[in-house]
Amino acid sequence: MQIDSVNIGQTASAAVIIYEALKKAIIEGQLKDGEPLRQDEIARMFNTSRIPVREALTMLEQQGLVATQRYKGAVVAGISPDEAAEIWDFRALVEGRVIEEAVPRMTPETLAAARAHLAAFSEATNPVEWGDHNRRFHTTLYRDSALSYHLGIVEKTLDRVDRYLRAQLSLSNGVARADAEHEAILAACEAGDPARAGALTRQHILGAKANLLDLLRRG
Amino acid sequence: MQIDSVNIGQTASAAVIIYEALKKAIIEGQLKDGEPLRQDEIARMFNTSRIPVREALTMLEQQGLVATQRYKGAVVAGISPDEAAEIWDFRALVEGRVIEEAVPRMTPETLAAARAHLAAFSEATNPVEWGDHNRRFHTTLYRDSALSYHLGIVEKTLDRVDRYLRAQLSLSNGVARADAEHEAILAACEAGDPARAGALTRQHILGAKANLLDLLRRG
DNA sequence: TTATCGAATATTGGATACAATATGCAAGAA
DNA sequence: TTCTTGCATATTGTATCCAATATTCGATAA
Repeated sequence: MQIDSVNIGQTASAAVIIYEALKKAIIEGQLKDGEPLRQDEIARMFNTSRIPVREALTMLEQQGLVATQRYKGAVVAGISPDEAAEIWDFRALVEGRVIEEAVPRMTPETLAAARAHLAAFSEATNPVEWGDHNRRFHTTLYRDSALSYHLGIVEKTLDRVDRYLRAQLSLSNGVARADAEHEAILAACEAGDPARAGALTRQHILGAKANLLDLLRRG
Repeated sequence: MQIDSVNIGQTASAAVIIYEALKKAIIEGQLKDGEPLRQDEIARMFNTSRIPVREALTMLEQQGLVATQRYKGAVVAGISPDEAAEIWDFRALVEGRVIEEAVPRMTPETLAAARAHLAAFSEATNPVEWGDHNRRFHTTLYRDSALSYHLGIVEKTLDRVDRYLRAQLSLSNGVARADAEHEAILAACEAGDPARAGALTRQHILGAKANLLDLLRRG
């Protein structure tokens, strides 16, 4: 048959739609740390019953994006400076390794896509855009590693700290510095030097960690 | 007040009880790969409605232990040889790093506990016991790293591959070899040598990977 | 006043009922 | 026969309703 078909079995259920919307709102910081998520209120917003809302909250809890107490409900889960520090260390470890695997397999299309995100990043003017292009730049470079388990963990980890990443970028000269470091990482990828790409990625993440901790501890 | 209190707010909901029971059954291999998990059947087994069963299945899906298709239901999620290989690489990366952080902080109590698991491991006589003591031996050694995010990821990863780990141990001389390697790792910890403990842990995991891949590829 | 108790309200957890979809099977057409 | 089609059944997704618990707020007593 010659029909553009969509696999209806994989269309989203109400629970998944709600999950993705809430996740986006949390990640983008529209819902603040500690803010309660009332089932009834969310159900009304999406014009459903509370059942799919509860499933969505269950998913978010598994991802560590909300914290739930029995009979008390769910709140947006924040992150302590210690946790943040540890997560940045974890990122350096895993993302450094992933990019090392990716560089030897990297296609010209991937490099072009990364360069486009890099350009968009430096032209962006607000935190959400910075965060978005920053993240896409990095994950694009990881893609060709074809390490699906690693990539899944990286995405979940980034979801968890996206808000704080954006805050760090918004610091004075956060964007300028990231921009320069991105350029160096991309150059290493283009040069086909996995070790250098890995080392620069680790440095980039650990530098951001120091920057962020400064921010978190002061305010 | 001087009363032994339990925080009732943290007692398990029906969904959590069902989740843990199903997780245990999947991890221990009582539920085979691809086996369908019928909501109705599970609900009858636990004498509840399907609502908490669905929450439990949602949690398991987030952990990657079951795969769900809309209107078709959930099945126990297996793992391909490629995925297994990648997950063992991931384990080597993360667990190697974690033990390096743990060794300088390791207490005598931890070392004693690890040694007890090691003894129990070599005396065990069936796959479930091997798997159990093996896992506890390793996670005990990781504990003092106090890297809670890393540890959470490690536990989830181990949950995901526990079945295959056990299969690998059950291979001819799998236990004997693991036993010798565990002894060496523990010795490095007792000697307070993080780099050696890390290197041995990585070797241990990557050796098991080769062993397992052989098993998976042959059938 | 201030602390404590209790009822009223709000909110979550779970059961039941209904709707949407998948699956299996029988009947008919090629 | 073998393939298709439509119906009956099975299963999942969601709505509605009830139960269990938390929270708020006013009344009362010290």
